[in-house]
Amino acid sequence: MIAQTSDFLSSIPIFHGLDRDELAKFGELVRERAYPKGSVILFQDDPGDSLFVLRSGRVKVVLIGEDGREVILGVLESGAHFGELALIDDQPRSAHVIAMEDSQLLILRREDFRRRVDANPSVAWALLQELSRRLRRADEKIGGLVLLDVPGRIARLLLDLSQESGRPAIDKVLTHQTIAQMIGASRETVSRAMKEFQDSGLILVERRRISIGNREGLEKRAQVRV
Amino acid sequence: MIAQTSDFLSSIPIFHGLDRDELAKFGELVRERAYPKGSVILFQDDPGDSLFVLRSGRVKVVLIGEDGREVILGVLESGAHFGELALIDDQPRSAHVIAMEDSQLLILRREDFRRRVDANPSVAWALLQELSRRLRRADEKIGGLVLLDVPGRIARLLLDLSQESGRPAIDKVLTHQTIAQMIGASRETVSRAMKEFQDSGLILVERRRISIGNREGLEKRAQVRV
DNA sequence: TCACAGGTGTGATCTGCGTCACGCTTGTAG
DNA sequence: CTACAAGCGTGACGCAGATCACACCTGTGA
Repeated sequence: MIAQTSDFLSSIPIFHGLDRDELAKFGELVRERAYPKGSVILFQDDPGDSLFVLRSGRVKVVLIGEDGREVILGVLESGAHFGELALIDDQPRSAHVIAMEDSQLLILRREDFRRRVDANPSVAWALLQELSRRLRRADEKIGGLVLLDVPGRIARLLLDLSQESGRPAIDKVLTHQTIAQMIGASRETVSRAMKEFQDSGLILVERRRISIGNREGLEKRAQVRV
Repeated sequence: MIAQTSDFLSSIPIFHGLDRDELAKFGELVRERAYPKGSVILFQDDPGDSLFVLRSGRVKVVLIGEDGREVILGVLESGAHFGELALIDDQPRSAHVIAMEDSQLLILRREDFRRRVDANPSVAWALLQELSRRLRRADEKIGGLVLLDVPGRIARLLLDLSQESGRPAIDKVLTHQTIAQMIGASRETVSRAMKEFQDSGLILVERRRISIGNREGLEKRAQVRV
């Protein structure tokens, strides 16, 4: 069991630099916990002292307005981790994290994490790379929200997702509602735009699976309209 | 001259952990360069191999759409640094950086920077904290763009800026145009909203200086309208 | 002291998209 | 097989805010 856990950990970039012994130590320090679909794993503004690694399932990172509207900052899948920020800067959680499916999580406490980071600079380096990646994405997202119209943002999202999967298709199953919350639009507008994309052959939708029909065309949509 | 430079560096969080010797070494490694107002310090998509520290002046970090519209991701002042991302992950520059005033910059090359980071873990830690801070800000900005209307975003920006200055006033001189580009709105809409704020006593504008007249009121504006 | 550039104030229009209000489809639990 | 919950498609309507088009104001360099 512990062996399995440390194998899993070793597949995660921020733990790559660790040798067998260290991985084993980590394996002993983590707790494992299940969260049913819909449960809140952590609350925005709470003080945080744990790092989470998603072992199975799917979670969303969201901001929620007082009126209840949700903005999805990210959807994470197996192997992803979250909650590091609070460990790094001792600030409260910056967003809610909610299980979109039944999920299994590994939990690591701040002190254990910090000790390991200090002891192994390559972990710090990997973390820096991960934060850089997220920062770039966040800035791109800001640019998209300001410069692109809704179809443009959808096109960009689809291109991103297909790139992520390495194939001209999107693996994640996303409802229109979810897409809408990811790009800051209403479900109805997303429905209409997706219909448009289908009709013009830019994408193919079959049985809850989306594939890119015409990358060129989509990319054009993802440009600023002049 | 070098002594001055290392004194200046020591005032910057990511260099705090360094002792006199190390600071002196850094002081020798940096080049200093002047950029006139309006000049582009670095271009998005260029490969990057330098870290910049702003010694005097003011710069903006911007994304530019093909139609020429600018989105301002941030305005930096003396003591701020930028360009680390490309040093960390070897990716191209994520945005343009343009001098808003005549500015003096210290430039540090990738290899010099990396060596120092590796040699001194506290630098890595400070960097992690800085990136965390930026990531939180970026996520907040995304939330604001989706959840708030234009007056709300302006109110939030003003509150942020006054917090930054530590006083109920804003030191930075910002044109309506600049504010508009920071919050993703048009100059005209910003003008009208600011007028509104003045008329209702939320802010006081006197001679290119803005101060908060009624924090409570502004904060209310910065909430999601139900 | 003129003139010119950069910034602001304000009206008039136009439009993308949010919101409301449905009805239809599909998966799944009883 | 039935019914109920989730998700999707589509029309109608209204409005926040972009855009266009000026007039005005203030600093500063010739």
